[in-house]
Amino acid sequence: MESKYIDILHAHDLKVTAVRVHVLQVLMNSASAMSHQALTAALSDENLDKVTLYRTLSVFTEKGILHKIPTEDRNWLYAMSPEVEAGSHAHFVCDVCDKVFCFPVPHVVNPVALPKPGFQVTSQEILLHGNCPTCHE
Amino acid sequence: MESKYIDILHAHDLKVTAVRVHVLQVLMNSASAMSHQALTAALSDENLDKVTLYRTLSVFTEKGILHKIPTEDRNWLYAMSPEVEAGSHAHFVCDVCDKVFCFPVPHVVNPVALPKPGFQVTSQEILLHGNCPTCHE
DNA sequence: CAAATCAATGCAACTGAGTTGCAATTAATG
DNA sequence: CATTAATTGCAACTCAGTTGCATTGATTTG
Repeated sequence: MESKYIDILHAHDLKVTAVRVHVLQVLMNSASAMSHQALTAALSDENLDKVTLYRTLSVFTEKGILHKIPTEDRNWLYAMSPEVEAGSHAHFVCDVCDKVFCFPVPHVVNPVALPKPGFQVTSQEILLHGNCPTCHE
Repeated sequence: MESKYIDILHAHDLKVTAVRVHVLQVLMNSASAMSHQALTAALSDENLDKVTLYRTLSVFTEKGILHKIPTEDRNWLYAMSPEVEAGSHAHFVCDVCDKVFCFPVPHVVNPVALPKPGFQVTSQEILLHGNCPTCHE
């Protein structure tokens, strides 16, 4: 029994456990980034300890499988890391439903803003606000 | 006795109190954005209650005097709002000292990235990483 | 396949940033 | 100055996230 979830875990020297596979399953099938709370809800069938989920997310983040996005209201959203680290990585926040979506940005994007002299820019992140397809009015 | 701090408070229908003036003083003279913790340290001389500072920051933010910036390590930094809301507003995070600096970005900046169709972009934020002048190597 | 090993899990107790309620204080106003 | 309404400070609380530890379970090896 081989799945892409198990492959990912193997590739990062992580033991294959039910919790880890399910977390990957949920996140890889989610269009938007998810919070600890949202993941708890999505995994409510199994009786999953909150600590285990915290530790799972933190291990995945350390290994680079996930990246975490700090939000306005001071918690974290988790999303799969872009496989190819080509160019920048943009986040889109829907102002209606507050969901966060990730976009690989074509490397074409030129350094957006060069601040005052003395500041050396090594990377840039882009945060877009607006309406997601579901919340189009 | 008229100062620019008092003017700002008047302009936003806020009573002039020692705490508020001092918070404005510290933030307007700081090159980088500051956390609640950093402000507490900077204002340590007066015996300032943490709740009062939380409330001061929150009132200032609601009034638009300050804006708050969520950071990687999940707390908030506060900085004066750009007076003129012309164009975007960029944040520069120093990867060495973790300080955050604000830059008004000339409105010229064209929509950086247009994601998949169906997503309607209304505004964009830009986050730059690199070395600040002090941490140049 | 069974035993050994070491990491992952679950539980309970803890931590600490941020909040709430309320009484005491203080700024604005006439 | 006296009045009024907002601000402050204190104490108690909340709750997301963490820590310690005993138990469980996945992997490895013979």
